[in-house]
Amino acid sequence: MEYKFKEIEKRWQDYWEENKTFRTEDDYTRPKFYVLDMFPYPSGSGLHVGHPEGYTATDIVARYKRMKGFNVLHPMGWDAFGLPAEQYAIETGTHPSVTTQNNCENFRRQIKALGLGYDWDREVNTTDRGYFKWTQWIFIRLYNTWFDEKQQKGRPIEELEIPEHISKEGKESVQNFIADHRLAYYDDAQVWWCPHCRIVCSNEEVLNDGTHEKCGSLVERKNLKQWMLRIPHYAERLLEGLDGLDWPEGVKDMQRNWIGRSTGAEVEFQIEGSGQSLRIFTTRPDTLFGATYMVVSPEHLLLEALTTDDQKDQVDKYVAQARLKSELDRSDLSREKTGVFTGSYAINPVNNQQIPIWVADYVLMGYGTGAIMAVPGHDTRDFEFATAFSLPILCIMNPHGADEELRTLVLAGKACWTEDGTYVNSVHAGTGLDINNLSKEQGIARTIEWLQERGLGKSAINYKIRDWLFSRQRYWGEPFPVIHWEDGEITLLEDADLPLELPALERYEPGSHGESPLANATSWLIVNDSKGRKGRRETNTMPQWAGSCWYYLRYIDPDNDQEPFSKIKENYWMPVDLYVGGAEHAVLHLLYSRFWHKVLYDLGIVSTDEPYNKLFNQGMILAFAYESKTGAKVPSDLVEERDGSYVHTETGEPLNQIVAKMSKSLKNVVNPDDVVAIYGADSLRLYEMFLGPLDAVKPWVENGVKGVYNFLNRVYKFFADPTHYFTGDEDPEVLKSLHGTIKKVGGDIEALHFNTSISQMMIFTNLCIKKGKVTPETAEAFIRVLGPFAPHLSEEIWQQLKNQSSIAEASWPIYDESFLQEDTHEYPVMINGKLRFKIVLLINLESEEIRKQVLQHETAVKWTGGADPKRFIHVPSKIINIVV
RNA sequence: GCGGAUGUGGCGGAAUUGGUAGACGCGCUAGACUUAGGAUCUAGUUCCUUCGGGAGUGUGGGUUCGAGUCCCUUCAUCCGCACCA
Repeated sequence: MEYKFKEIEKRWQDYWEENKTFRTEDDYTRPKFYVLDMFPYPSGSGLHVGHPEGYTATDIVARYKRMKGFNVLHPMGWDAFGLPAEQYAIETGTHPSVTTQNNCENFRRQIKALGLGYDWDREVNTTDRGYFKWTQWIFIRLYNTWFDEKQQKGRPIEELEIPEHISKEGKESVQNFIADHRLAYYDDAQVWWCPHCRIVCSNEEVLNDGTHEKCGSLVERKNLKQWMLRIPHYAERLLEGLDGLDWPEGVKDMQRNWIGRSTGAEVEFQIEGSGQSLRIFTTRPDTLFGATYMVVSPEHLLLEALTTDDQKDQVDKYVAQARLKSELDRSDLSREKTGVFTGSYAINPVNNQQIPIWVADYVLMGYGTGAIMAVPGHDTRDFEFATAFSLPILCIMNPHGADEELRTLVLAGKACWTEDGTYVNSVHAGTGLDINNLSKEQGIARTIEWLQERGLGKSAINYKIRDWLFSRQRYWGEPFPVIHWEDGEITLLEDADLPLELPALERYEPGSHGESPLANATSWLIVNDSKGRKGRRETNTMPQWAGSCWYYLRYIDPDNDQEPFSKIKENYWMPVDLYVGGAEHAVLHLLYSRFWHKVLYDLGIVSTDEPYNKLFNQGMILAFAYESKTGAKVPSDLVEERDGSYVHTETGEPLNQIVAKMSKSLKNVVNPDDVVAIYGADSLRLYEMFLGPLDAVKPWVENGVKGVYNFLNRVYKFFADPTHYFTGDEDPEVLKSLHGTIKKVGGDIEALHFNTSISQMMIFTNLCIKKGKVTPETAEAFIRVLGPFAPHLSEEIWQQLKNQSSIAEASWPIYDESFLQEDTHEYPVMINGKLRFKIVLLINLESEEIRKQVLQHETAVKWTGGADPKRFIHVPSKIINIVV
């Protein structure tokens, strides 16, 4: 009765493949459940143990839901455009599609070896012409859509009303006006350029220290013509949509933070001695009385006009330095404030005070208006700057809750107070504004009202999110269905001309100055229209995010060549009920695809406003690593264990065991293929789930696999052996445990608590082994519960129990609550809050009778001395507590 | 600095509404079976103990008959964002 997992797993994987056990039909009469994994980039190194974690979790849910009668969609595919294949092509000349195909095959083989029940007839690949045709089709939709602010809705570009003064100016103005409203537009953009990869990076791909996240080189600023998507138009919708989603709070917050909404006001400051004004954004218009100077960013358009002749040299020098700094010293963390006086003054509208205008790089051009009013009394950055350059500091807020020493300093303008307080110095007879004695909310409201009455400002909302840079100077991506004509006109291909495929190339190197390799494909590149006009195809390609923005929709109808997906099918399957993947996509992929989805929704192409109903992030799987006392990392193959501590094999130096990310340099990477070879796929699946809560970060412990392997062995040896069966009435204890297990495991799967459901199955198995014999009915029910977790082993035993069809098609057993009810309960009895003894009592006993029986117990008498206790607490079916 | 999360045995981790802290597994200890075992099975395993008990869920306090769970305080670790006006 040996557990031959290799044989068993091979047999059932072949069976599933031949019988298409996991094929999903579009049966609209049944309730649907769409469970989705974040599809992988098929890298050359294959799966790591992190992949099967999420995949196993969704597989268990999918199998369980199927057994519960749902029509389940559980597909897999490949996010296959991307740099590594292109890099490999540059090095070897191998076409990326060849590399991609090989990698996909390897991934598919590995995934099938884990017994994951995907419907392979629905496999998608973002690099297939039948797939990216529709990615291009969606791009055309984005191009032909504008966002109606009033309706908060994307609308077809034909419905955009052209204002009269624009149409009067002629065709070109009209075209420009339309272009300014399209969700996709082509324009000069200052972009991040990675000189190493020779590629443009999106803001999201540049790390804090100014390096490219992919290669670690410092990026540079560069001006290039680029495709951009106006995602900020959807900021409000993307923000609102989050509220109704069953997502981890952390992910929602990250998205909110990324969108970065803040409310406040825009205020115009007149520049003294010029007709111009300087506009600023502030979240605290109520602190206008405390604005003692202004600052513009070094890139501000008005800077030149503001700079007086006297200050020109200094300002020019500063701006040049700032530019250099933004390219080289971004990692410089010493945040000392620098800046230069422009020579100009503005008038503070609330008190007609003359205040100096400075230029400083702590003001960012990319946020708000690129200019600020500085309130050094109540803003730490402004305070720092004012102190450094001896600018006046005015307190307008008497601090709440500050000690007297601090209060005195704040009132004297010698310390900064950023919390709430009572307004002081916030009235001016000349301008008529008085907010003294108002609350913060009233102060803000009153000031905005005052500004609006005088046309000096208005309430405003600002977002951090910026237009999405949507093109890359790369070969291995979706080509844009775009032609740039010699007269400057831009046209998009007709739907009927899609897909636009990539040309064959000899060489895949990008140009050194931002030219895509596609620029070398002359015969592909140049086009002529019927009138002989010459045009050039767009040579940029779309970023890798494009394909993953909508893949969940293609699974619904993967072979459709008439439309991206059928409307009826989409209506049935959407939204995704459960989406599982890593937290690294918390912002980018999830925000981008929500954006696309909302546009498609506005255009009536999809039926839901949001794509993913419930999102779950699996925690990363780490591994043990070793470091010396100095913190130097030591590869695992140079470590040995002696008497419970770890030492360096060569030097004998004592080492500490730490937990770290798996990495080649630490030699602690676990390959799922190796685990499958030693313990089998069911053991790997079970261990990945038993390791800990799905969302927790947890280390891989080799010995733990043995634990679950042992469990499966015990299951096999017990349930696959007919001598362990008897016919007749099942032991009540087994029956109770079985029904408890069915209930517990079902509930745990719904809650994604797989670790505790495995514990429960272990408890049940241990009981059965202890009892020695069970009925076949008990075995059948238990094996169905185990099925989603260890499908190969379960199929094997299921078949031995004389079942003809796959266990995947069996129904989930129904538990009977009556087996779970007890007529007696073993009460823990606590005396003064400490457990002293236990007593078995009938559940339906009168409370007087319970009191009597408990107090008669010898241990109770010992503590009470026979006297009546002060209190006697009886919680039915829970606990008894006696206070003496 | 801001936001999110997490602190429980030697280790991974359990503990619906406050109600037996340490389930389940690893490891360890002892025993059985074995030529042998890093196989399998059985028993034990939070710590201290004068064997009556006592202490115990990062720290300190509070509410309660009763707190890992609720409230306040504080420390540590991880993740994300960060000169965002």
